[in-house]
Amino acid sequence: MTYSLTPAIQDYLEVIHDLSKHDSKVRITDIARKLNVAKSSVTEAIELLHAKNLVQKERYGPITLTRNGEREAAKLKYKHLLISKFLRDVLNVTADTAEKDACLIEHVVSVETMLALIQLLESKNYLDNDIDIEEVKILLSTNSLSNLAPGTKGTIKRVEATGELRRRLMEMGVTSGDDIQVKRVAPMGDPIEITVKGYNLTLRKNEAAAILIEIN
Amino acid sequence: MTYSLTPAIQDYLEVIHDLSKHDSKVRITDIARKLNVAKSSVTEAIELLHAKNLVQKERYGPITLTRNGEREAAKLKYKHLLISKFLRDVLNVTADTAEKDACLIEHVVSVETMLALIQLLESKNYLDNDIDIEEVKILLSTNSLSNLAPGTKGTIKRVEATGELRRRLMEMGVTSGDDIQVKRVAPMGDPIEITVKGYNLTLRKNEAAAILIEIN
DNA sequence: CTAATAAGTTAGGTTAAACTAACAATATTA
DNA sequence: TAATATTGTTAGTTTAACCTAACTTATTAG
Ligand SMILES: [Mn+2]
Ligand SMILES: [Mn+2]
Ligand SMILES: [Mn+2]
Ligand SMILES: [Mn+2]
Repeated sequence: MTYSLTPAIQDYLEVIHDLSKHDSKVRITDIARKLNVAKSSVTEAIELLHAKNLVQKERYGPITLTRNGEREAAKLKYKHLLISKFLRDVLNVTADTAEKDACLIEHVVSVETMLALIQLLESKNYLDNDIDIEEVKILLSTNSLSNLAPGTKGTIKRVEATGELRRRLMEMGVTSGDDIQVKRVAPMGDPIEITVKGYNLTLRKNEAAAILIEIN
Repeated sequence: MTYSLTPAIQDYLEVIHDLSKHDSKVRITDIARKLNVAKSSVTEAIELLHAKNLVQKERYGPITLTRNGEREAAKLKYKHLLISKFLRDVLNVTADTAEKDACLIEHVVSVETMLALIQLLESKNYLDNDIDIEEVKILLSTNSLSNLAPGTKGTIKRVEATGELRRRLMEMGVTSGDDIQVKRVAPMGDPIEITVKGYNLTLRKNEAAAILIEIN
């Protein structure tokens, strides 16, 4: 398992996300057409996304994003949208160029720059009111604990769990604001060993998936 | 021959340019250290740059940029500089992040966006007076005729030749403002067949290198 | 002026992301 | 329901960009 997504793979995620807004079932062929690649290339990419737990799919079946895939796709969508908006509204670049540039820059720009860009757009009142920009900031600056590499240090920003799972995590002492370090990750990403408040914990993947970390 | 440079290859060019400012001889080892890659990777990249007529080098000898390599490197240098300046001065991003982001964005940003960015920096008086920004605009929006793909259409922006060569080109009817189309390019990029003012011309590589085209 | 050190090259691999061509499974439609 | 069309997979290649290990050529220091 690698812990970062290449630009090419990110574009697959983005397209799947887009397609699933409109059509109920996302199919290999649709993705191939949208990205202008061969079907076989899509099959391969989907296998990779599946291995990273970003999509769900069985043989010959349709593709759906996992919780994690949804999150990563949403990050990309917002980066794209915000960069494109900046290019159009601040730099006055043509819509077509803005789209193309945004879809390339989104893969290489840092979180720090994205947050600064949001600040600029906010200060000029260029942001639509229908997006919760505070939520977007958190989305962009956090990662699910379930896809962090061993050794990563960070701070718990939020525990996105309810009911039994939330209670269990609270009991273990997993709370917002705590410093955390990923100790070890088993081959398939399950279980994950972490350190919080000096204690060593072992989490299942679904537990880790609910914990949002701000890497530092 | 391919007609575009990948981000990786562009970074090699940029580093060679940088190193040749300070040291008189640019060596494989220096480039390897700067880019954090193995010497053998540099050897390979240099071969590629040589095939594209961007660097000059003989076995075990030092590396120098060709006229064309110099031009491409300068483009990159200015893109880097301007994007980095924007990130620091307009977005107030830290110097370190600005450097890193600039060195990634420079490879994917369009000319249109770069020109718009320059306009923004100009309007805010953020540009140093020691750079001739009008020259930079021309640099960024043109390509040497010697590295355009067959089929490319454009306009002659400038003929950077003096003496005999200039006279010869003028005689053939190659003048600024003319529309041009690249018809055929021989295997090693020499000679190049073009159409200007309805006439078919055949140019040697060194002649074509002096002609700057704005692609349209 | 040799011997050690440094620099550069070559050979052989690996990984990601494409591709084409051939085939298998599923859906559609007559 | 059988034939046809569409969709998805598999196998085998290709290209770019890296790598390590082994080797060759140049440089430098005694
Ligand atoms: Mn993209
Ligand atoms: Mn995009
Ligand atoms: Mn760069
Ligand atoms: Mn750079």
